[in-house]
Amino acid sequence: MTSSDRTTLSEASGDNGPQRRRATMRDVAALAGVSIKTVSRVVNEEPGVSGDLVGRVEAAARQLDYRPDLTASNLRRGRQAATLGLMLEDVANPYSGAVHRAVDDAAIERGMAVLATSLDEDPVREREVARAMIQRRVDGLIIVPTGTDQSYLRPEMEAGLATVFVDRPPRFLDADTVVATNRAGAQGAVEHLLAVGHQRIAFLGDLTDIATAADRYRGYADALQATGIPLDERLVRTDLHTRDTAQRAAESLLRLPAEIAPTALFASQNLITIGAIHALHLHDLQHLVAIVGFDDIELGNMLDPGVTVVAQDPYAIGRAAVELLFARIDGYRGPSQHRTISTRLVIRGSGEIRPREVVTA
Amino acid sequence: MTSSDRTTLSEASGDNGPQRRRATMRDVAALAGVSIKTVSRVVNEEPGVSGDLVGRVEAAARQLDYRPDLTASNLRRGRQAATLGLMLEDVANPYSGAVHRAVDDAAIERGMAVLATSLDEDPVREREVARAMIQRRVDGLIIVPTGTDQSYLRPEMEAGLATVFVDRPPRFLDADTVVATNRAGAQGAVEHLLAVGHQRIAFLGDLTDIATAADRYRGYADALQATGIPLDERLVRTDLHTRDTAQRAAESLLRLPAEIAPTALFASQNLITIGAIHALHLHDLQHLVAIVGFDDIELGNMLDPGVTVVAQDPYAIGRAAVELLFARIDGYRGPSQHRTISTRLVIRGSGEIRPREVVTA
DNA sequence: CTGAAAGCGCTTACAG
DNA sequence: CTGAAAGCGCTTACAG
Repeated sequence: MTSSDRTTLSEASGDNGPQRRRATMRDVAALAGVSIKTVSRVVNEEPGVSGDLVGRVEAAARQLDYRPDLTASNLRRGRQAATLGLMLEDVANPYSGAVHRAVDDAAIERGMAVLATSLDEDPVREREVARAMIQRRVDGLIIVPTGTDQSYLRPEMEAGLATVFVDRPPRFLDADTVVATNRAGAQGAVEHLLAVGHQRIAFLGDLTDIATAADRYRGYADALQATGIPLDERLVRTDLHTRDTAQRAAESLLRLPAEIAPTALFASQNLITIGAIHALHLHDLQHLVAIVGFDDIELGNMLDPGVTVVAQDPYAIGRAAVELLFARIDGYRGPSQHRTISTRLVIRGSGEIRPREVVTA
Repeated sequence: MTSSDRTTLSEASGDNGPQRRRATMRDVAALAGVSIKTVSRVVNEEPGVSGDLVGRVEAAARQLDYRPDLTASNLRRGRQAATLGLMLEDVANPYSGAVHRAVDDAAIERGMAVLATSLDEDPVREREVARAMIQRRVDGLIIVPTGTDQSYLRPEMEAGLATVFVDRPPRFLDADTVVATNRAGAQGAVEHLLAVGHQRIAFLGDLTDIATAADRYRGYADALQATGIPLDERLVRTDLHTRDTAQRAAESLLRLPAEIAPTALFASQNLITIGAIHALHLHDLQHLVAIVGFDDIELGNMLDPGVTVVAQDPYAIGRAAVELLFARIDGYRGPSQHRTISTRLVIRGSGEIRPREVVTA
C-alpha cells in the first residue's frame, strides 16, 4: 500500500439504524393472517391458493423484505445446497480463471452457485477444503488435485458426492477425469523443433511430482527417441515452478559450451515459457535460439518473434468437467469416464527459428 | 472441441456400488450407544465428556464416515453460512482473478468459503445473483456493481448483510467502497505524455456508463485543461469494450489527416490497450506513436517497445475490500467507509516516444 | 457427566 | 382451498 492510499468516512448518518431481524415465513404468515404453509405455497408458486390469499401473502412478503432461506428449504427437502465446489490451483492464474468461467457459465444455467478456491499445490489444504465444501452440502466437486492420494474422497463418492478431476488424474481413486493430451502435445512440440532442424533441444519442466509435468517430459523423450536422438541429461532442467527459477535455468542452459548448448528450448508450462523468453531477451538471443512453450500465453502473438506454443483449451476442459459432473448429479452411476481434450500447435515464429541461423545484427 | 477429443470409459466395475445414505449424528449416536447430544459435544470438542464416551463416539463417527452438516448447525445457531459472496465482472479476467485471490486468502484465514461468479456487465444478472447469494445465507457480499441502481440492497444491509463495493461505487445507496484513483491516475498518464512533448493525445474509452470509464475520461480532460490544450472531440473514442472495437478505433485515429492525427494514445483500460497496441504493430507504428495504458498488462515489459502503463493493484483492492467486509461482519455499525487505492505510473518505453520522432527504418 | 425436549426456517404428509 | 403436526440435522436451554 502506498502512502497515498486513504480511507474516508461518509459524512452521512453516523449509524445505519437499528439492526432489524430478517423476516421469516412465520413473520409473513402473521402479517398476512394465514398459516405458514400458505406462505410456503405462495413462495414456491404451488397451484391451488386463492387469488385473495396470494395477494395478501405477496404484499406481506414485500413489506417485510422477505427472502426465503434456501438453506432451510434444502435441509427439509433432503437436497444438497444447489452449489458446486471448485478447487483450483490458483484462482488468479489464467488457466484456473478459464476453467472457473466454464463452470460458472454452466452452473448459472442450472441455478447453481460455485464455491471457488485456490489449493496452491498444498495437499493439506486440498483435504481441508474438500471437507469444508462437503460440510456445506455441495452437490458436486471439481478438483485440480495436488496431493498424492485422493482416496480420502471414496466414502463421500460412495455416499453420492459427484466428483470430477481436472488437469491431473486422482491417485488411489477411480473417478471421472478431464485432462489435456499432455504427452502427445509435448511430443508434437518437440517433433516440430526436430523438423525445423534442431538436434539439441532443452527441456524446462515443472515440479516432477505433478502428473502433467511428468507426462510432458515423457512426450519430450518420446519425440527424441522416435528420431533416434539420444536424450542428453545436461539439457534437462526440472522442478521449476516460478518464472524466476525458469529464467535462471534457461540462462544456465544458454551459458553451456557452444558444442553442447541447446539450439532450441521446450518450455513445458506457462510461467516457465515466460521466464525462458525473458532470459532470451535479456541476452538478445530471441532471434537465435528457438522456443516452443506448452500453454498459450497472453500477447504471445505480439512479441518479437511471436511465441510458438502448444495451446490447451482450458475453457473446453472446464466445460467437459462440468458436463461429467452434471451427469453424475443427474444420477449417472456407470463406470468412471475419462475425457481427453486435445492441444493445438500454434505457429508464430519462435519455434521456426532454424539452428544457428545467421541473422543481421 | 476438435475431432481428437475423446471420452473413454473406465474398465473397472460397471457400477459404483449401492448408494449409501450419508450418516447423521443420529446414526453415530445409535452406533456408539449414546444420545445425539453427546455426539454433538464430541464433534464440537466441548469439554466435560468422559474419555470413554469420546472414544466410542469418535470410533463410530470414523466407521460411518460421519461429516457434520454445517448448514444445519448454522441454522440452529442462528448464524450465517460462513461464506462470502463475490460478484465480479468476469472470473476469467486478470483483474477479477487478483481481487478473488485476495478475498480467497483472507477468507481461508477465517474458515470461510467464497462463492464467486461473473456478472458480465448485466444488471439483471447482478440482482439475480445477489438474491441467490442471500438465499444461501452468505455473511457478506463483495460486489463490482454493474447496474445503475443498487438501492435494492438497502433492506438487506439494514437487516445486517455486510456489503462492500469494489472498483465502482454503488448508486442510490450509501455503502463501503474500495476504488482506485481513476481520475488522478488518468490525469497523471496524460500529463506524462504532455511532458514528453505531445499535444495531440487521443482518448480510447470503455462504455461511458461505467463509472470508472467516466472518471478516467475526466482525468484526461483535467490534464489537457491544466495545460491549456483544447480538447479535440475528433481524438476521443468511447464505448469501446472489446479488444477488436478498440483496435478498429485506434486504426481510425491513425488514419486521420496528418495535421490532426494523434501523436500519442491514452488507452483507458486493459483490453483497449491491447487492441490499440495491436493496431500500432499492424501498421508498424509502435515506435512512432506513443501509448500509455490504464491497467498493467501481462508481458508488458517484453514487448518492443515496453508498454508504459498506469498500474492498478487489484490484489490490494481486494484485500482492502475484504478488510472492510470483515469489520462489518465483526459488528462495525458506523458510517460507510471509502478506501482509495492509488495507481502507479510504470515507465517502459511506449509512453516516452516523442512526437514525430525520427526512427531509422 | 449425560440426555430429553424444544426449536432454527422450512416442507412433507395428512386431515379437514 | 387451507392448516396443524411432524421432521430435515443440528444446538440451546434445561433437568437430572
